Amino acid sequence: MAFLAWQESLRLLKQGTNEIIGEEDLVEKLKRADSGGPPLRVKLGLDPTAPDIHIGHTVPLRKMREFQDLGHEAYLIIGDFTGRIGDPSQKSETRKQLTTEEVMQNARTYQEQFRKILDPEKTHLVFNSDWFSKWTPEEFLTLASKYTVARMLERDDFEQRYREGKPISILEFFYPLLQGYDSIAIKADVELGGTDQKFNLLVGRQLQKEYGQNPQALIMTPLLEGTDGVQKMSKSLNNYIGINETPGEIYGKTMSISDDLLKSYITLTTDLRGQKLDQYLADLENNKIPPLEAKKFLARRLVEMYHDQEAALKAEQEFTKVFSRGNLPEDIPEKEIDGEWLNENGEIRLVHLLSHLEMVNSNSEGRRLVKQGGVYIDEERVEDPNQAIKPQAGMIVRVGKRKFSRLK
RNA sequence: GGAGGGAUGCCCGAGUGGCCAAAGGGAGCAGACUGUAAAUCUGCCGGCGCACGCCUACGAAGGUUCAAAUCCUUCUCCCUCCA
Repeated sequence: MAFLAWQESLRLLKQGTNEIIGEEDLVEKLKRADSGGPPLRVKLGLDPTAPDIHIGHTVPLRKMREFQDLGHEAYLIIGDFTGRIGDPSQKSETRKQLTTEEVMQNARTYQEQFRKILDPEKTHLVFNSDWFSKWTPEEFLTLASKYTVARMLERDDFEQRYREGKPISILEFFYPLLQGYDSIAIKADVELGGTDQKFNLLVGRQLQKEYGQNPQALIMTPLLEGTDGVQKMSKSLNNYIGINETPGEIYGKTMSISDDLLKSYITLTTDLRGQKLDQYLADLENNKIPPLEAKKFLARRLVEMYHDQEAALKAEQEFTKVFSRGNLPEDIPEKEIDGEWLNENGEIRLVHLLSHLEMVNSNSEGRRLVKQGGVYIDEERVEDPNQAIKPQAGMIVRVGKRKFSRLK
């Protein structure tokens, strides 16, 4: 395909980014591609431990897609080599060691999910064990010799931990080096990553120079806040919206984000680009578009992107029905009541009903919820946790706003 | 090898013999309100056949004490400094 004029490409690529390092290099590379050179090789490193992609991951992936749409090639690097070793420090997010099978399994699920975002024709999935597992100790030492401790300590995170007397393992020093070497292995022209990857990306750039390659340009995308609006989106914090989730989940979780998050979500996670995006943000700013409407738009868009339009409409209708109007949802999971749980009168105490239906995690929790007025049977609030209930087919038990069960 | 410091509930972080199931914040949950699962406000936020009863709990195992997250011993892991 024909490349866009490089100026135009550059403008597009810069949108929604946080920082670009080596912009001159990027311009050079774009120009070269523009005048008939080979497409750029754009690198993105992936964590081999997280098989579920959430919309936070999609931020750099979407940027990658833009590159692809401009005719360039994506190189996704799975850091399986480092993943197999495991990271001994960073207690906060203890990385566990992965077996080869696990890595392969994760890679497969990745690939399925990528199809929703990237152009498979222009996507190369690469494992860094391909080269590192063949390395001799000497080669590792050579790599290590290219960098100094002082430069390593330039990284905020290291510097801070060093100052505070927190542990930094030598292995952690190797991570940026190895990740940086990946750029050399695939001859990357550009590397994408979140702002938290800045240091690692820079190491890649510097190492490329050491090894006599053209340094890659770095494009850093902002980190997406999680649905809690406090921490960055991550699976372990359970504040994420996964692209494999059901339309209802995606829609609902989106509606639950704080209004303050709207702008960043719209710019970073939707395919609204260029002038349209600028216009939309402006309208949002001066209240031409009320936040509620914007959030519905966002929620609909996200469902459309990862499912389809029909699903989006349905999700919206469901949402309005259940949460705005307080009606019962379309699909209520059916649950069976085991006869053993009932007493001789065919009754069961409310708290036990709730825990048997797995609608609460413990009897105590059930008790609390009932006392707080969060439990309803056939849409009628029940107030006594010990109340005897005679289960009947079709009876609807509701806990809070979101949990429903229909008895068989 | 030596000296010192630390490990607390989902996370951060107080607490140095009883008033501690453990302050405070965050997250989460419920309710009210709002035609948002937003914001705000209120409450909850170990378990148990549960209105002040019992059990489990402050890195692990023992011990002292009427009484321990808090004192002692050993152990595990971590950090700092000296060498």
